[in-house]
Amino acid sequence: MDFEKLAELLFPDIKNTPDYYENLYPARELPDKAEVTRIGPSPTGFIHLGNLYSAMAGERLAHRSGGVFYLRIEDTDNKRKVEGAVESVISSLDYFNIKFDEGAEVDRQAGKTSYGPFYQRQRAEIYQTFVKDLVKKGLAYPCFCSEDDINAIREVQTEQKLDIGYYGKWAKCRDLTFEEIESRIKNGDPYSMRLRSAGQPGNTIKFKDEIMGEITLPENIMDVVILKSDGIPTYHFAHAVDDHLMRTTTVIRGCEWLPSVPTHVELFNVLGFRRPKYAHTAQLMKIEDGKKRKLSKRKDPELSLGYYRELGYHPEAVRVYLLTILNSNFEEWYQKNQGVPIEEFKFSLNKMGVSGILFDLLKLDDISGTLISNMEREEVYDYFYKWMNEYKPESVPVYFADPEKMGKIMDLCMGIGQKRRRKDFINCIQMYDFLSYFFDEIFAPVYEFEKYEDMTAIIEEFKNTYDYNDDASTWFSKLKLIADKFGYASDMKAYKQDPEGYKGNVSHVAEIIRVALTGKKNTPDLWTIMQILGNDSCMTRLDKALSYLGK
RNA sequence: GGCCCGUUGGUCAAGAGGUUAAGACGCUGCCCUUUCACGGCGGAAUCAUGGGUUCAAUUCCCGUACGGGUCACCA
Repeated sequence: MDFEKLAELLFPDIKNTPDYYENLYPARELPDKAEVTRIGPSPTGFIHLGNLYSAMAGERLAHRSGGVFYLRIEDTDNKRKVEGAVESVISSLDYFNIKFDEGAEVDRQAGKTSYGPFYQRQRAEIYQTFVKDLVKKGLAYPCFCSEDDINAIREVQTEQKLDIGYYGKWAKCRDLTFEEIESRIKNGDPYSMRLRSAGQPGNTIKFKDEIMGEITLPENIMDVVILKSDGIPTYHFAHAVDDHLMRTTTVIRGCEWLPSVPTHVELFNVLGFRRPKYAHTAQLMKIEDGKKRKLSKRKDPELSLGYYRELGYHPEAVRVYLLTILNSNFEEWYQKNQGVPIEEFKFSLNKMGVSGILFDLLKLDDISGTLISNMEREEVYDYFYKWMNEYKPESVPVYFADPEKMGKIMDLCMGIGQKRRRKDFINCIQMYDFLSYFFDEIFAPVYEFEKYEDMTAIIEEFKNTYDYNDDASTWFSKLKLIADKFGYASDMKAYKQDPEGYKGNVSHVAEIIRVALTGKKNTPDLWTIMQILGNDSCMTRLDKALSYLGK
């Protein structure tokens, strides 16, 4: 067979040679140990936490080493394309502060070499150039098998318990004659391009994964499709060509790709490319019915990044959480280096876990609460304000009618000006709910009353003795008086020595008043809350509680 | 089913041939306390399983179980 002739028949319009692209995209001029990494989402939906997990690893690796992190849109699958997905990916990455240096939608600054285009569909000619070259070398061939043909092969293979796939004697199109090919092409028959694999059954390949360690896998023996019938490459081929031409040094991707490494290795070999390092990341899991399972885009809203955005988790909290599951030594570092930008943490791939990680929302909440409690009030205010405008615009006039009031509320809930900060805030939706009792317009308490004796009388007594002008200590003294009057211990120590001797203690009395005023058992300092609410509002609320209890 | 990866408290996990098997979240007890918090000090709770190798194994090897991934002209 004259492969040169075949190559011209197959790709008459391709005039360039691989050398042209090798020169067009020269090796990057970067410091010695600089890593070039990328995130390659396919625009088939929305970017999710797993993507972000890998993206952060790549971003950290690149930027820690003085390298480059870029975004490549892997849009080779036209059928599954989703409108707006690219925008959503970019906006999500931006929201979570994952900065890339090159890639789709990023203007290549003057003087900077561009390794684009970064949309794979726009690189069709590049891939075809390399395929044409493979054809010339007898390493790739056209395949006219239809989906039905492939299915038929699979059926027989399944029945005979053989390896499933297009290989060896099953590769029917492997040895078509030039004449056959020519006539079928003239006939307009669709065809894909396949790799002529040189792999042998029984052989294995060894490689070192940066996360998983040494791995042995069977050598690839499949004549995999490298160019689909629409002339667009499959993931495998695009990966080899792009990561080589874009000079990626480390490929970070989910471990679902591990089994296809042999295919990729053969592709790199056959193309004469040097292989990048591989780092396959663990999967994010969730627990359901007592069983761990992979988080699924479909079933698990917590996988979507939009979920955290809608709930108003501060992006930094999500980053910190991700980093703590990304690198086991991060958490300790983070605690010891309060206030130090997390970018300074020495991230490393070999500290990444290898088995599936169960996503822990509770831990996220803890991280988030701590993070917010350490922020400046203005920052929290602005952050909450922005979120409210986006997700609860109808409530903005209520919450932010009086910025000064909101400022006071925030100071109170964050413990600003106190010896210690509070951790009342976790995310915006929770803040939205948590703060609702501060506003008469929307105050609709679901009273969290416990059963205590004389509640009605205590509230009445409190109402009768309350004076808005009392300072905090006077206010509390009165509370103690009420406690004594109704047989509740005003002195905690006394109460503890003889709990049976009392109906309760001051904290119970305070709780009754607290619930009466706010509906909730957990609120910051009550005296301050009453100062913020104002006398009239407090009185109205006490009456409301009384009538509730009277029922 | 074939191939691959994995399994340390409820969760994230450190760890090494000999340790009282770190730490964090959660749970919980106590202390502090002018209420709620915050904070401090404790506690319960873990090496999947069976065989080897070894003076010694949770750590190394083999099997089993369980979990996960993958076997497309999807990525």
